[in-house]
Amino acid sequence: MDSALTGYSGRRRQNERPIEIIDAAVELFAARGFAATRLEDVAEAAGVSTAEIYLYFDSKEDLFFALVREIAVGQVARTAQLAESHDGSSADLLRGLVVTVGRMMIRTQLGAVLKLIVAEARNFPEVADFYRDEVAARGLGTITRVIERGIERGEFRPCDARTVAAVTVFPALMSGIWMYSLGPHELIDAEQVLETHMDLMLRGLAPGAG
Amino acid sequence: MDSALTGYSGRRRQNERPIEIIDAAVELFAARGFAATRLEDVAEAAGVSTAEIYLYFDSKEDLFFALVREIAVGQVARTAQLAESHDGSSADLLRGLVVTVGRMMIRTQLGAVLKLIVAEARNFPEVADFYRDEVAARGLGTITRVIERGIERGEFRPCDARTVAAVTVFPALMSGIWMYSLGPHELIDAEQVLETHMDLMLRGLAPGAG
Amino acid sequence: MDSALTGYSGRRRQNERPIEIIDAAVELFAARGFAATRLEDVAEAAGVSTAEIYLYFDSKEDLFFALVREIAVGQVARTAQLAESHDGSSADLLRGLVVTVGRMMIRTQLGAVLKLIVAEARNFPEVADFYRDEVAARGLGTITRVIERGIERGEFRPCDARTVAAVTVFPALMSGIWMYSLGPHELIDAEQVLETHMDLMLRGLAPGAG
Amino acid sequence: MDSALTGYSGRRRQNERPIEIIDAAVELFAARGFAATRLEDVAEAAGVSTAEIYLYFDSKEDLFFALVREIAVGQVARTAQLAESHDGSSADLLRGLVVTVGRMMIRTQLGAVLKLIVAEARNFPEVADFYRDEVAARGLGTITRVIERGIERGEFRPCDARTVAAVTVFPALMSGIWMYSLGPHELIDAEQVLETHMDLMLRGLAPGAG
DNA sequence: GATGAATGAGTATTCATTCAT
DNA sequence: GATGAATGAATACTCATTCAT
Repeated sequence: MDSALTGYSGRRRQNERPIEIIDAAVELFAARGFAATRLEDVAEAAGVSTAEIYLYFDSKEDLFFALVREIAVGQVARTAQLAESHDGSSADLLRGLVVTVGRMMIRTQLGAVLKLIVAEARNFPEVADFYRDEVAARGLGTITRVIERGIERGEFRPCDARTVAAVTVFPALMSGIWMYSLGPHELIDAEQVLETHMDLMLRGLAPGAG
Repeated sequence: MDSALTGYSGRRRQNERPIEIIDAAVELFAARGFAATRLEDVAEAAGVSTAEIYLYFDSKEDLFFALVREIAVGQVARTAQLAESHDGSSADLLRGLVVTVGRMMIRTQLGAVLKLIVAEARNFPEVADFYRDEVAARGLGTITRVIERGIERGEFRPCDARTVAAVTVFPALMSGIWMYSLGPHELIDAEQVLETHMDLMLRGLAPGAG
Repeated sequence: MDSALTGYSGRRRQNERPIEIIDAAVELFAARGFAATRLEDVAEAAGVSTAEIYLYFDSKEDLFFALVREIAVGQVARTAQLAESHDGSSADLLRGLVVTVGRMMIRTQLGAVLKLIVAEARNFPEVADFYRDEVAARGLGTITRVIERGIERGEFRPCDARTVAAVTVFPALMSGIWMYSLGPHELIDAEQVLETHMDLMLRGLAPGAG
Repeated sequence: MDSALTGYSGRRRQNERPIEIIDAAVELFAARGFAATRLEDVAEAAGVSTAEIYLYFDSKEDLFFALVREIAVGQVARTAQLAESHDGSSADLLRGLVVTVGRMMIRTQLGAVLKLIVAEARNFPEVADFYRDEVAARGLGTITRVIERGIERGEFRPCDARTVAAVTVFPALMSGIWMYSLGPHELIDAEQVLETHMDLMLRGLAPGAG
């Protein structure tokens, strides 16, 4: 996994093909799982021959690793960007951050990818490690810093920032997974859940007579 | 899915073997996914021959359905039981309920099963439907009623009970999935996350000047 | 095959069960072929448990041999009986004999058995040998003698009796096989074919100016 | 059965492999029966890997259907060709036709195929229907027309042409089946049987004082 | 650089056969 | 004597992977 999850592996990226293959693979791996997805289907979805996949990736597993890395890098960058481009109250920042992440989870591939990581983590420990360290930890770190800032400014009551950060994002993550797997359903309105969650959370965080 | 997910399928349950097979299958299916699990490994883990599995289940898929059903029924029953055997304040009841569910998610097979359902939902829509209707909806219903009771008694501020119920349990579910897939790690202390979540949640729900 | 195709194998025949099993097996083996027939189906058709078959027969193959022997013995006896119980003209005798055999082929299990023997002959050379020697040769011998008698009496023109015997019965055999496998159909009226065959045959055999 | 027994199935025939596989399959299926033949053996006999069979045929059953179709088409074409390329007396034509078919039955794969069809007809009704309609009916039609011509020309005595056609070919078919399954043996000289059959038959058909 | 053709290594499923009860 | 339970051995079919062209 070394070459696939860390650093660039020389070959890849010479043209657009690898990207197209990865895009097709994300969809299919996420929907069906790694083992249940046939490379032939990935190839068809990407509009290439099965053999061509092997021009860019050493194996099915290598494609999987490359895919995780590709997605993860983008995701982390986007989240950090979100946090920095703001200067309002910590509450507004936090709400904006989580609601945005939540919406991306629900509406974009993020839910699919998270579901894929979760589904394959036990089969590919390196992927779990990579994702936890490179994506989860960084994302959580970003949220944590926002909360710490809020505490410092007296906007939030004192608390364990990292734990609260987890509490803050878990519903967004769960919403993404839920929507992707069990699907949209009258049972739950994911966006409303996230809004309500932030309402209660921020009220709970507010300094006060509590 | 009729016979496997609903109603009893006649065979099965004559002796302990089916249970043992299901137990083994839950572990392996959850850890590796349905497609990546070899029936031979299930058999070995259950201490039977591969062929014997077919004495009790029509196919690998049938085993999967039976397993979901078996687990789900138990889970629903346990949760409802928890809610009824209590008469303290609604806050205590809610906290007890969620923390208990959360702990089960983290410590027992429940996290594994939820992860399995999530992972295979797109491959087996019947399973997704079954789980959503028979397990998720009922569990959510139980929580919803507790919150409604709290609102009626003036213990909670008025809100959309069902949405709040979802907000309440999502971190517990996510913790289960997280612990099962990405594993215990210094990054997150799941139990502490749940405690903190309930603290903030209940403070946010408390009626007051807000 | 020794014990099954020749002589009695001690065990069998103690009660009616073996007969019932054989009857069921003939039907199924003939219809589906030896390999494609499951012993479980034979057992069910015979109203016994699968394991019970092994009380009377050593193996599936042994059942097959026993079955062939049982049927063959009856068939030979019946044919010889037919030939002896007659004292009219050789033409009438021959016609009666062939038409009777033909009808049995078409209407009773004989077609099924012949089809079964034909189908399995290459898989079980002993069966082919046994059937050729014990059934075919004897049956052909019976017909041959009738023709020889006709020649001696001046009722038939001189010819190679054995070859003519074969010519005489082949359509009857083919009719049986045809009806059993390709089934009754407007294409061919088997009984009429046999009648016409005997008409032409006897006219061809008649001594005369030819 | 649509694609396999009727019409061309798109794939197949791009190179020689499918033909070689079919040739190998005919031999083995005919000798052992469909169920008793392992695809691995077919592959070995054809000099390919088992998996390659699946490049050209969807399943073992599909291979069987394709094989029947391939053989049948050839057989029908050859028989019709025989009948047309003749202008002698109807008796000579009929004799030539039947003896030629008979020899092919005895000496080529035709006996094997007929035996195979007979053996598997009950397991594959579509095959039986196809063979009856596309091969048997056409072949019988060809013979029937020859006899009708003979009757019109006054070479044969009036009779039911179709029934006589069946009478005419049945020994040839039975000879083929017999030789293929019970094998050549002193008991019967198949060629002599066919010659004698035609002698008697034609004498019986001859118009005259009879 | 692309790919059709080819296959080794697997896996779910079946079934004749055994044997403890 | 009868049989339900159990399984070893087989076999159709799949798919990631290779490679000659």
